[in-house]
This record gives sequence, structure tokens and C-alpha cells, in this order.
Amino acid sequence: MTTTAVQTPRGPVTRKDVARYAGVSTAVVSYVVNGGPKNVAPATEAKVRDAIRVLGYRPNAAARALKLGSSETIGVVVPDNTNPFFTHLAHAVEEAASELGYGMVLTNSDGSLTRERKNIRTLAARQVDGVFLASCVFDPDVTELEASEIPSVLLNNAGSPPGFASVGVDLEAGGRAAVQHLIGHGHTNIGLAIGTNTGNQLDGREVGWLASLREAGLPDGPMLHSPFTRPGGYEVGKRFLSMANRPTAIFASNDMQAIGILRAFHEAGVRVPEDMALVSFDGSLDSEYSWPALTTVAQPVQLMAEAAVRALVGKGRAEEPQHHILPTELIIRQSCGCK
Amino acid sequence: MTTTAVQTPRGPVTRKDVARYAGVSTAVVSYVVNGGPKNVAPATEAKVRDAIRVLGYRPNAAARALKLGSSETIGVVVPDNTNPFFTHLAHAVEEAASELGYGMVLTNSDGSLTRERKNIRTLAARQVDGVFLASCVFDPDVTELEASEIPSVLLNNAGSPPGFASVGVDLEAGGRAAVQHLIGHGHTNIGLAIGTNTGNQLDGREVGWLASLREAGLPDGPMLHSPFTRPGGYEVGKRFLSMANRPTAIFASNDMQAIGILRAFHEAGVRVPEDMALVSFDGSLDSEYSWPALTTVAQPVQLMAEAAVRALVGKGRAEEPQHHILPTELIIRQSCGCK
DNA sequence: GAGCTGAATCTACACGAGTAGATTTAGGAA
DNA sequence: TTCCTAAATCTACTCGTGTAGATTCAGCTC
Repeated sequence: MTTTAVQTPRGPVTRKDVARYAGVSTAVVSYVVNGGPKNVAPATEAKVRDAIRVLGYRPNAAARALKLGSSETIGVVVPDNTNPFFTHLAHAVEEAASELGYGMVLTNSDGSLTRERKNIRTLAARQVDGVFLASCVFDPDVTELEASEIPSVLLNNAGSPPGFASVGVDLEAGGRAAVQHLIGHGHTNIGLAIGTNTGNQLDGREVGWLASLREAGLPDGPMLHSPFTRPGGYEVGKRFLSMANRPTAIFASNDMQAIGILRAFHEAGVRVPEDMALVSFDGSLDSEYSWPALTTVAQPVQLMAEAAVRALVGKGRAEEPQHHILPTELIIRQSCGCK
Repeated sequence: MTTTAVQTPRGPVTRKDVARYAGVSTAVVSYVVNGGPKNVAPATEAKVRDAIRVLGYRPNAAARALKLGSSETIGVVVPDNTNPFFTHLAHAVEEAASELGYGMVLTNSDGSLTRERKNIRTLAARQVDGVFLASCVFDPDVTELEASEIPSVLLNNAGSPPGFASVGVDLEAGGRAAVQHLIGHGHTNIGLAIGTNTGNQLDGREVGWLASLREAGLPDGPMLHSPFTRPGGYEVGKRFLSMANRPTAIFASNDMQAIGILRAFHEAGVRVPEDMALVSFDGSLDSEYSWPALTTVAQPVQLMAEAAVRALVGKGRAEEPQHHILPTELIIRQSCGCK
């Protein structure tokens, strides 16, 4: 009754404390906590569970990660977590990952390639089991990812750097759907608000826009660049209005731009869709609650997240990386001119 | 030239590999990487840095966290990362934390107390150095936090569970500012759209609303509950319109509700602010880009994040937990009736 | 050259968990 | 009773890092 007395351990409770309290070895505690790899007698298990409860034991994830070489976590890098599309995407990824017992670490690169690289480094150091990279640009710098040897999936990407799995959307088809719909409304001068991506690749939305116009025998409309933000769209909206050859319809390449454009039009007393039609891209909740509600090319966020998670956990390293190009869906609301 | 030959190590590169390549002991590598605690000769340091670069060595954060008992990470729990207020807050926290060399893990409890608890557990297991809890309710269940013994700060909270540091906003004063402004516009029947929080505490915005009305000698206006979401606001907006004693102004307790309400009004052809004035709460970017732009009681997101981070890293455990109640600011735009 | 000093470097252990392989134990058959 | 077997449990090593304390060594003084 002297040396066997159990003391309340100071500081964090470890497996050792539990073992001492339950009167077993540390291995047994581990077997109970992880349900294996060896059996434990029911009576012993009860004692251990009791000790865990009484002492408030929580396994140390860092030690676990060290031993197993896996943190059961996936890291996500997005260019702008203020953009509801990425918020939504991150949310869907968290959902899909948690389904498989993985946690998620979300980092934000604020449109900066430097921070994007830094975020990847941080995630790699944290021993995440996978990285989802939604880059600021179309052809991201993947050297950091390659060096880390962590399985990765490029989100929001059409498979540009080879050797990496990717999940994206058919931007060109989406662009065509939007512009063809506007052409169907009788518009002949259709402008494009496109992003300021710093990569070398062409934005598929621009390709789809131009192709649709030419196929219909229409002249190329005006194109303006702006960041994918509300203020960016606002500026672009004002510039469209002041053009000599002002378009009668605009395809905005994301919802945030469109909402900024909408504001510029409201302020100028330009009615949407009567004086100016507008179709946007993303299908975020914001597009549904703007006034007028935006007709928009919706990205299948849920499916993208699920495909991404599957591409990561489903594959052995030797297999070929998969490329998923998912279809978009044109959601008709008011801003295009439909009743 | 036989056993001393340096091989390219298979798998992840460890400190040992670097030491072997550079021809030094592992301790020296550590001294170089961490800049201490002992000095290293410049020539040796150069050799080590070279080896690190050539081999692509990245310190294992899990091992580091295990040894140091700190992951240099703070965990954040928010009730809804779709809500721009929380997105913005999380972003500001990330910013402030990264300033001090800390990373951030963001988790989302989707309005569920069960998930909120689960998220706290996960963060605790991950050895985060601190937790910021923005709970779904006013009086959160902190037993999980207490058990974890991790320093924590309650965000968006007025200090209700004692013993915890907290950072919040003066909801009552904010509510008064909004309602008094509407009274100043001559309104005498002012409704309130308030949240459906499941806690036991009264929402300060409700208190401020009611107090302002009574102090002005006005009758209590109608009050409706809804989730802090756009669809929730939309439903509430329709119900306000169908009331026998329809109010002429509404104070919405967050921007999302207000945007939903705006949509209900637009659909019904009710003009804002001419037929119905509206003031909301939060001051998110969404409130600036709605139509009409929302007059709103802005929360000082930046300051809240900084105060929270300071409350966490600045304090020794023994000190009294700090309570920060920050002031709000009424931002005048169009929805209230001001030009 | 002996003795000393301090800088530079190395050796060796700890952190908490997972688990292979060794050891103990209970129960049954002969 | 004595063996044998399988289940239960324990011992002991490992993961990669930080760092205290031991060790080496060059440079200097007398």
C-alpha cells in the first residue's frame, strides 16, 4: 500500500499513466485504444476503459503521427477563402474527408504564389497524408509538392502539370453554355469579364466565349480583366458601361465579379436584364440571393470534393494519376432575361 | 570508399541523412536548423545547409511537436464557415497567428453542438497550443476544453462561462445604435429578426432593440426567429410582410438574414428603404455589395482576432482570464433610408 | 612542451505511441 | 500429475527531433 499507491499524474495523461492505473502494461492500453492488433480479455478491457475515463486520457496525435508516419489529415490550399466558391469547396472536402476518418487543415494563400508555396511547405512539414491544391494560377508550381512526395490532387484544374491527379470542371463547355444562352436571347454584342490569372494557360471560359461568338457569326465582344472579387467586378462593370461600343450582355467568369458588376449597373441606373443581361460562373449561394438572381454556370462542388478525396485515398502510388473533368450546369434565374 | 559512400536515402529524408551527408553529428544539424542552442562554426554550417538543400530535408513536424509538446498551431472552431462573418474572422485569426509563427487549423461545426464537441476533441488530440471557440450558442459546453487543459479563448462571446478568456462585441450597444438610428428616421413600428440560438442566455441584440423602443416610448415591435442564414432570412422576410401590423423597419441580427429578407422584399415589390427600412449586423463585405447596400452594425473583426491571439499567447496560465468586449460601429449606407 | 581555456562537436537519452517477439497463464487431454 | 496449446499479456525496440552533458581539439601562456 506504499509504492503501489496511484497518484494523480501531473500534466498531460499518457498511456503509461493509464497502464499504471489499470494495472496492465502499456501495450494493452494501446490494443484497447486501437482495437488491435492483438486481443484483450473483456475484463481487462473494462479496467482499461475505466482508467481512460477516470484519468481523461487522450492519445497524443503527434506521437501517433510520428510512429505511423501519417497524421490522418489532409491539407487544403485555396487562393481566397473569402470567395464563397472556395469556402463551399473546402466545406465539401472537409465533409468527404471526415467520412473517411480524416481531418482537414485549411490554408489560404490570398492570391499570392509565395504564400501558396509556403502553405504547401507548412502542410508537408505537418505530415499531412495528402494535399489538395487549388492554385492561384492554371499551371501551378508543383516542385514543392513533388519534393514533399505527398500524394496530391490539383483542384480546380484541368490536368495541366502532368504527373498529378486533378479535378476540375469543363470551363470551355461552361463558357459556351453561358454565351450560347445569351445568344439565344438575341444578344449580338456580348462582353467577357475574365480573371487576372498569372499563369501561362488560357482560361477555358475565354475560349468557350470566343468560340461561341464566332460559331454564331458574331463579332468578338469586348473583354476586360479583373481579380475574381466584388470590388474587381465593380470596376469592370463601370468600364463596360463607359465603352463606346457598349455590350448588351456580359458573361462574368465568377459570381463575385458578377455581384460587383451588378452593383455598378445598379448605381448607374442600368436595369438587369432589360438594359444589360448578365450570366456568371460558379453557382455559389451568393448568386441565388443577389438582385436580380444570377443566371450562372454552376460547378458541381460536392462531386469535385468527392472525386478529389477518392483520387487521394483510393490510389496506390504506382497507379496513373487520374484526371477528372466534371460537367457544369447552367442554372437559369433572372439576370439573363428569362422570366 | 566502400562503407563511407553516401547513398541517396530511400523515403523521407531525416536529420540523420543530412548529418551523414554533411559528415557531422545529428546534433549539429539540429543546431543549424533551429539556430541554437549552441553555436556552429560557419564552415560547418555551410556544409549542413548544403546537405539540407541537396537532399531536400524537411524537419518532421510531428516529431518536433512530440518533443516540444507544442505544435505551434492554434485550432479554431466556428459554427458555420459559409457565413462570411466567420470566414472573415477565421482569416483575420490566421493572419494574426501567422504573425507570431503559428499555423491555424480551422474546423466547422455546422451549427451542431455534437460536432462542436467532436471538433474540440480532435484539436486537443492534435496538440494544438490553443483553441478559439466560436460556439453555436451563447453558453457553450466547455467541459471538453477544461478537460483538455489547452488555453482557450471564447470568440463571439461576452464572457458567459467564467474561467475562460473571451472576446466579443457589445451586442446590446450595437442593437441600440441600430434601432435608435431607425427611430431617428421616424419609424415607430420596428421589427426584429433574431437568431435561433439554443443556449439559455438572452441575445444582447434583442435586449438593445427592446430597450431602445421602450426608452423612446414606442410599443414593442414584432420579433421573429430564424437561423443566421440567407434562406432563414428569406422566410422571416415573407412572414414580416404578411403581418397584420406590418412593421415599417426591421433590425436584422446578422447580414445573412438581412440579405434573405432583402430578397423576400424584392420579390414582393416592396421597396427598400422607401417602403421598408432595414439595418443589419456584422458588417461583412456582403452587406456592402447587396442592393440596396445595407446599413449595418459592423463588428471589428480585425481587432477581435488580434485580441484573441494576444489573450492566448500573452498569458501565463495563472493569470486571470481576460474578457474583451469590443465596440461596434454603425456603418450608414442606403437600406436605412439615409441618402 | 605542459597546462589551460573555451569553442566546436558528439554521444546518449527523452518525448508518447505502435507492435513484433518473448513470456506468462489457464485449461484441457493423457 | 505432466504436457501441450492457445490466449493474454509484457518487454523492448522504433519513429525523428531537441538538447544536456561529455568529449575533442586548437590556440595560447608560461
